[in-house]
Amino acid sequence: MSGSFRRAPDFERRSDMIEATLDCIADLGIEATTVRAVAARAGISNGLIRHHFESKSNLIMAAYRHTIELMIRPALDVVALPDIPPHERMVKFVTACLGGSVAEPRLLSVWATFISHVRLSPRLAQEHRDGYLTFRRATEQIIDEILTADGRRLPTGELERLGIVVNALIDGLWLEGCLMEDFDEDRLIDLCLRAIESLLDIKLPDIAEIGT
Amino acid sequence: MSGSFRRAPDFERRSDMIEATLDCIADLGIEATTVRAVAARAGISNGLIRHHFESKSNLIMAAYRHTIELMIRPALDVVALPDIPPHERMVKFVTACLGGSVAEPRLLSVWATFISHVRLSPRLAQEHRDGYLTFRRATEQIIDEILTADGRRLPTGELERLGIVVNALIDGLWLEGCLMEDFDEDRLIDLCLRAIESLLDIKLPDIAEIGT
DNA sequence: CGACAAACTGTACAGTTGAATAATTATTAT
DNA sequence: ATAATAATTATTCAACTGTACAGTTTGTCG
Repeated sequence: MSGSFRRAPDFERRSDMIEATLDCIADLGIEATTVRAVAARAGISNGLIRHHFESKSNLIMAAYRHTIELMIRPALDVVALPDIPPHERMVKFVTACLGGSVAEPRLLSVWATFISHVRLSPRLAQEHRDGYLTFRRATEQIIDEILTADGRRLPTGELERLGIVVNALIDGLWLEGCLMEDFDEDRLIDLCLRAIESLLDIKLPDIAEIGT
Repeated sequence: MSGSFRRAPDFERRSDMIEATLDCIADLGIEATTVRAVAARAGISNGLIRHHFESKSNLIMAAYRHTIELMIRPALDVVALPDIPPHERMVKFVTACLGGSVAEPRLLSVWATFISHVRLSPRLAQEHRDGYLTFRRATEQIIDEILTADGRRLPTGELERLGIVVNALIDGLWLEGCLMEDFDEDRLIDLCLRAIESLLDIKLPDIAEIGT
């Protein structure tokens, strides 16, 4: 009666389970994301989950870490690009934040699920805080580069202020874009860039002028 | 063995249950928000919930409608204020969006829980969409009043664009403010107002200059 | 080959879930 | 007072939950 199975490398199995977990959260909601539902979606038996993750909550936490990674990785990659004009970097940064896989409603569902639990789990709260601050510092860094290139200097505290504001703008537009599917992705990015031009009093290059 | 009880008016009982539901969602998470947990928090027996709400999902939906109301009511009240200078209205509007009970982390937890389910329930999605559009139109209206008072006219589509952007800014700052408790509420409001000044190229009155 | 470690399955268990229902109680109308 | 009404409780039920664990299968190393 016992079907045959395949022994997968540890990392691969864990990845599969994490993916299946995110699938369940997005498609069924966290309240229906049971060990059995995840196992079924990953094509494994339920017992295997506790073999790789000591408990269900460990699996959920691992899934959250993976989600943060999915969300900020594209943007952080832009920050790490070497030898690129600062204004152009900002355009790519915004594009990475509001476009591609980051902008999918699926991801928003998962993100919202975790955000709703930040108050309940100190571990989750810390994980979120780290991600948020990393992101904000990245934003500040790009802003600083741009203003320096333009030969401008900011009063103390102004850079932080602009970082917070630009960050909020990006977050807000990301939310709206994910929730209202009729928003065109390119339009959203253009909207964001023009707003940033106003906020920082700068001129950014057109998206068309920039290569991939 | 049966304890004595009080017969409450229908509306009062329903309100109690809805409040208890929001308490549970915020303090325990939606996955632990069971009929029994809600009943215990409302100080009633579990059977009573199905007597007032036909099913658990009806209760949850009612709780969501109440949450939307909690979130946008203060801001909509500002929009409805008669005989108030447009610039001042904007200041009050932002204050209503980012301050008071709206800015409490509890509310964010509940909001995030519902947002995470928008993809799963067309009813929920419609409810959200209505609330969002109402909110954005309110924002647009105030912006329009301000620019008109300043004797400026916008090209077609620009008002919508500014509405989306200002809305996103408010949403993003609300998020950050709720999640990072060390953000001072007044500072957040000031930050938002200064950003709106840049975005709309206007001058807003100081908060100090305005009465309650 | 053969044996050994561990990845993997399937089932069992105690506790919990939403829902249904019978029994009880407070309130209102008469 | 008393009967009628419906709000409320308490219990029951089948289905499901996370976890534990005994047993099966697989790949690897000598």
